[in-house]
Amino acid sequence: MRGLDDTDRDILRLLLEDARRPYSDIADAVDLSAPAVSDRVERLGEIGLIEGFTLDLDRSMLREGVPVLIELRTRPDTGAVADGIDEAEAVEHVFRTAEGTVLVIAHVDQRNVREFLAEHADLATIEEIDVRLLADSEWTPQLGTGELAPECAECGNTVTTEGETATLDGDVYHFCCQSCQSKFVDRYEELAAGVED
Amino acid sequence: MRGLDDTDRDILRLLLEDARRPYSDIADAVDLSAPAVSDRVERLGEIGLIEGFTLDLDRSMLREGVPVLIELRTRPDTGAVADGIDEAEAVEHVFRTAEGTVLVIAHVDQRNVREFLAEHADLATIEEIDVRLLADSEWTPQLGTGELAPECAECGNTVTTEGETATLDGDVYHFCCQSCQSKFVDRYEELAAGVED
DNA sequence: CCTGAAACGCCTCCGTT
DNA sequence: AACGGAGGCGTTTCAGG
Repeated sequence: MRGLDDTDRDILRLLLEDARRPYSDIADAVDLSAPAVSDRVERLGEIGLIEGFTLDLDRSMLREGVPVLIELRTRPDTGAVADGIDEAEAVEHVFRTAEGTVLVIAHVDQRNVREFLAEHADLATIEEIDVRLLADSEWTPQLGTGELAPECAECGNTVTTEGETATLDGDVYHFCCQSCQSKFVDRYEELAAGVED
Repeated sequence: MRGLDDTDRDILRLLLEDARRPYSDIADAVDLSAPAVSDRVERLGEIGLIEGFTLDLDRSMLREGVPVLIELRTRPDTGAVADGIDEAEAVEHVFRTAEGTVLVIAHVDQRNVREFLAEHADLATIEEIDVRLLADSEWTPQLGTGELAPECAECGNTVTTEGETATLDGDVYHFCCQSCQSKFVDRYEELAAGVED
């Protein structure tokens, strides 16, 4: 495993601006060959930094109900509530704060928020609901000067430049060291063997 | 001007999933030819619905400070404050509610939020600041069954399926009817003539 | 507004350094 | 890791309905 270098960051920045830009153009810009860019983009996808290529839409042009901000205070069951709501259509963002508030950005009929919530979450776990109309929202896709910081799948530590990787059933896992990797893989294989019995 | 039809929505949905998907693949899926898909995508870009092609990144893998939610209550000067903050690096989202609260999702050092704000907004206009750590955030790019709803550049009404379009200095404007269009264009040309004098 | 053919350009696989 | 060439697609332009 390698960290992000300046070339990776340049490639990301260029793709952030236009994800359909030809790799050969990017190659010129970062002084590399097109195959090299292709390889790097693939690697950035494999490690999970690039989750995909998508569109930046002007959602204000789509009238799918009123944009609202829903703020929920839940009993300490936040994760499940947040996940359930994220499944719903018309939901664009779900933010979960450290102290247990869930913020939802969605397009719904404001008078039906309660109904909407009832369909996707257990109302009993929700202590407080606050709904506000959104006047405006901006999204700024950009890249800081950040370093790459995946977590070790075994011990949770930050994986540095010299970590290990394993692919199990198509999923990629990162490890801070060889021992964490073998420990994890052994346990995984034991589990897989158990299923077959 | 045409509204969105089902084919447009299918194309958008496919591109949201993978913006680098070949137009020929999309063409197969929606039963059209590749050039027709290309034309439609271009049109969706021209009317401003597609703002661009971009990446979906796992920002938790980039350590650029701590993800925080900043909530601001401002004197009724919300727009300027929101715009100023959106300029800042490390800011991902700015939401503005109807009643004047600004919500900012950013990666900053939590102890320096005040400093951070001072650099990008006039502190005198901010009455209240609330900062919360973010534990988790989900983004689900999706499309409702929404119709296309641009506004008439002249009167502000919603432009229906039979509106007009004009291109002035490379920018595309939409109008609900011919009279709005000619009114706008005349005024524009008068203005342009004034500048030359 | 669409199709179909054809020209052009882009991506990726491979052998090599 | 990256380059360069070659093959195979993908995109776009153009003529025609």
